[in-house]
This record gives sequence, structure tokens and C-alpha cells, in this order.
Amino acid sequence: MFSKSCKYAIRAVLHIAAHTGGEKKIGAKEIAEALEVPKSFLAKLLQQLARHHLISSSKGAGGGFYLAPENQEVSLEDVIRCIDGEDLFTSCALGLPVCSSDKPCPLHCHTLAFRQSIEQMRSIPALAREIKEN
Amino acid sequence: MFSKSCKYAIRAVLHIAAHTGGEKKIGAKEIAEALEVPKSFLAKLLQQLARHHLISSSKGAGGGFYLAPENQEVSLEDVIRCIDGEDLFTSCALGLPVCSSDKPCPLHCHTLAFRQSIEQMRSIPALAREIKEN
DNA sequence: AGATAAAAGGATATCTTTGTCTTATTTTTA
DNA sequence: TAAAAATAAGACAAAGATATCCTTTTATCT
Ligand code: FES
Ligand code: FES
Repeated sequence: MFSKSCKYAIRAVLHIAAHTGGEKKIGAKEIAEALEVPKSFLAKLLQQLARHHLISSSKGAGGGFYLAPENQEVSLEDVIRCIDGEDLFTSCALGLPVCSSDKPCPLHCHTLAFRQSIEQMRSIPALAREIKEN
Repeated sequence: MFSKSCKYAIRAVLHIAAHTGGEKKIGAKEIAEALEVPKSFLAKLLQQLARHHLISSSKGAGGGFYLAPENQEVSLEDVIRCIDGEDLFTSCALGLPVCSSDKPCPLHCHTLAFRQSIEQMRSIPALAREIKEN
């Protein structure tokens, strides 16, 4: 489904959304401990997300990762595309050269439905709020 | 989504269903050429499927792979489980230790829907017939 | 019986993903 | 200004997935 990298990244972004806000930031170390994932590995993923402006970061003492106002609309799809690429959304699930409703493979309609259900999910901050409420 | 192995295996089984029947069998070499996948690699996958009785094989000249009567109800789910294991059907998409509707991750209901849509698909031979009709 | 064809199985090579470690760079604080 | 804290970046290691090659076993045909 998703690569391990992508799973880590999604969970990390949700964690950032849930535990930062205003001036508050959270360090890579703290996130890694909370999610129980390898710190250095996660750090690279966070850097990649930051380079693509899906999350924000600030260096130095008291720095860390956070969601700036311009990150409030970041979606799960954005994170997936950033880490795993667009394959999940565009490639045929069976590896056929093209994926299209013109000449669909037996899995096409099922993958299409799944794709769309992910694309229609709400923003990361909205998802994080939902989790908190439960 | 699926491993490359699993994609090869699914396509191969569909190909077998479409191109064999009665006494007719098809060799690994022929399948590999038709699907444009590495022959020796595919052969191992077919052996694995045969060991688990999802497909049938016979050795020697004129031998090959085919679907015996007892293979007629083989499903896509069977093939996926045989090659990739049961993770797609039981593990949390985000890698959380347990996947359950009790404490669902934000992706849970979406993955659940996808799982069920795959589980409810028809048998491999039925899918192969559908393809032929189009 | 011998030759041939095909699956079965094992050993090995290559590539990708995942994980670790070390060093630089930037920022805050004393 | 110096020390400390944190991200950024790069080199390297380990594990897993993918791919190739070679030998063995089994069945068929002449
Ligand atoms: S054609 Fe296979 S998933 Fe679209
Ligand atoms: S809990 Fe994450 S997919 Fe079920």
C-alpha cells in the first residue's frame, strides 16, 4: 500500500498537527520517540516534507517542525505524493503500462474508488482534530 | 499497493485462466513472453502458487500450468495472500500495531472499503471471461 | 532406452528500501 | 562571544525485493 517511509511521514505530520500550534514547535527526536520510529530516518522524511513546503521547520535551539498558516491545507494526498510519488494515484495496480478507464484492468474500478476516497479526505489539521475528539 | 511479484502473479494467473482449458496447458516461458516479465522470476511465483494449490502444473514435455477443476474458485484474494501475505487485508495502512474499527486510524474506513471490494471480487476464471468479452 | 521438454529447486547477483552514524549549519541563550 | 540545541546533509551499512543462472527431477516422444 504505502512504503514504510510514507507511513512514518503521514503519522509524523498528523502528530505535528496535533501537538503544535501558535508558536509551539516539536523536534524530530520527540516525534520519533512518540511514534517509535528511527529518529535519523524520520528526520530525512521531515526534511523532504519541509523542502516541498508541506510542513515548516526552524533550526537552532527551540526550533523544530510545525504547521505554518500556509500549511493548514496540506492533505494526505500531498504527503503521499511527496514521499512515494504519484504512482498510487496514476499507475495501474497490476503494473500495466497505462491505467485508464478506456482499457481497464480487473482492478481498475476498485483502485479508482480507493484513490478518490483518499483524494477527498480532509486536510491534515482537520484529521488531527478528529482524532483528538475521539 | 502490491509488490511487483504480486502484480506478475495476478497477471499470470489471469493469463492462464484465459489461455488454457480442458487439456490445454501453457508453459512458464510462453506466459513470461506474453506478459513481458522475467521468465525465471515468474517461474518461481508460479511454483509458489502451485505449491499452495491455487494453480496446477505438470512437468515434462507438453507440460505447463493450468487451472484444474479444483482451481476454478481461486480468487484474487487467494493469489494476493499467497504472494504478498495477509498484510493488505489485516495490517493498518499507517503501520500502527493493530488495525481495528475500535481505534481506527484516519485511513481505516477507506482501507476497509478497499479490502472488502477486493474480497468480493469474483473468481479468477470469471474475471478472465469478463476481459475476453470486452 | 535415449533424447527432449518442461517444471522444481538452489545459488548468486543486483537494486531498492530502510536504517545508522557523522559532520556541517543555523539559531538561541547564557 | 562561546556553548548548546536543533535542523540539514552526506556517507555508509543492513535488509529485502527483484532478477539471473545453473542443476535436478519428471514426463513425453521417437
Ligand atoms: S488499469 Fe489497472 S488500475 Fe487502472
Ligand atoms: S487502523 Fe489503520 S487501517 Fe485500520
